[in-house]
Amino acid sequence: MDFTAKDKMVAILVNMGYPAVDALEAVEKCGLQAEIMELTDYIYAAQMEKQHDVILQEPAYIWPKPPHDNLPSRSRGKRKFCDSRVSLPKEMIGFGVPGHPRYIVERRLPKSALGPPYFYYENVAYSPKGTWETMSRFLDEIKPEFVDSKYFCAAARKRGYIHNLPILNRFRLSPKPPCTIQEAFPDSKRWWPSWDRRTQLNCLLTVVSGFKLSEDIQKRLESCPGATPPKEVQEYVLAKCRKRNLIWVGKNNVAPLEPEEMEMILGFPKNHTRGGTTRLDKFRALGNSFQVNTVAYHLSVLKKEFSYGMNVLSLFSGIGGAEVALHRLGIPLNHVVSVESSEVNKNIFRSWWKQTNQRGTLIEIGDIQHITIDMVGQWIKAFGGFDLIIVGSPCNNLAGGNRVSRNGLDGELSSLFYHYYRILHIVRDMMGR
DNA sequence: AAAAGCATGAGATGAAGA
DNA sequence: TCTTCATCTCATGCTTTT
Repeated sequence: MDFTAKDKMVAILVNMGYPAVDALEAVEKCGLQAEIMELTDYIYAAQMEKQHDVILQEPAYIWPKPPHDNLPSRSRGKRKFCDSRVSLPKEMIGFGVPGHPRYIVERRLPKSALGPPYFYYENVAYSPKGTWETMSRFLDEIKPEFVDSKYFCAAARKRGYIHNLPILNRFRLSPKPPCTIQEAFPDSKRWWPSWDRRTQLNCLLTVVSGFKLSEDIQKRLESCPGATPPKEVQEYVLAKCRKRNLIWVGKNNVAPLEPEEMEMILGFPKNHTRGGTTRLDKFRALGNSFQVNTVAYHLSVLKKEFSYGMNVLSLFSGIGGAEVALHRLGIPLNHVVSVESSEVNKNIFRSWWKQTNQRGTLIEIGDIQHITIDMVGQWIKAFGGFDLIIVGSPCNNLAGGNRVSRNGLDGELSSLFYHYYRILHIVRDMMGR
């Protein structure tokens, strides 16, 4: 290499005001044939890139080390399935539901998953492929417990739960809520046609159908001669009723559920969502909520240990399904940190907190992304630690009803799951885990 | 400006059968 | 093992009304 030529070019660049290190790098990368202009461009681009790297590396959060990305283990021979694939059971009864007991001899939890704190995570069962595998991977490889709330109330609600709770000696809330449409809506019996054999409703969603569909159905039925409509009409009406979760409220007249009826089915107190909200807000809040009886059944195992109360970190609290469940179990809420971004939901929850005369302290946080290590440290210092972290992270990008942005766990809202992972590890670290 | 009304399938799964 | 068929889903975004 011609050292003289190289030194000369570096010297020119240094004279132009560029750092010697950058000048040397530029000459070496671009070669001796390069023009001065080309070299200065290179240095400029390299400097910008470095700056960019610095900006990117600035840690907005300190993320815990992600779990090892297990490759699917393939068996020898023709078997193509991988062992890590989560399969959804046909009957979603998890570790057992009332009436369908199923005895688990042993449930193995990895050491890293053992409490305290206990954690309880929930999301929709029918998520895009691979979603539950990823969630499990981030949550100590615990396999989700899939449970359909149709065993606890009059509507289906297929959800997966990843938790480290004990599962023996669960008990359910009393009184037992109505588990069939007929029990839940006795008044509808007199309008219910014999050819509609539904006994339970489908999943309660965040939107309900409008008046137009009911009108259309009524017209079709009334244009039929005779007592019972022909098969085609029956099937058409039934399909609509199933899809839009309609019940019979008059002669040939179907209607969607009212917010108060959804509250009842989901196990909330009457008028829980009353406080100053629009109809749309109520449907959205309820459609996104826990089914209280189901969650309470799982949390019931904590009653003995925490009969004097517990400290709860509640992420994505919504309208407070978790807190309502604990309250109805008779577990006092000593300290609750509730993270919820919707003002409407916060109002509903605060209103419940006052109405039930809670004596514990409530700390409200709007955005989970604003939670820092220092904040968690202050909470733990103030009241000792958390006994339970309870989370139902956004399902918007996972739910089957989303036709626009069902793009999985990395979607805009559903990716907030990773903040739960982040915070869970902060809490564990601070509690000496 | 806010609330309500309304149209918009894909994707996954399981059952049944070829 | 491969089709078909039936079923169901914590929703979004545009339009209309209040």
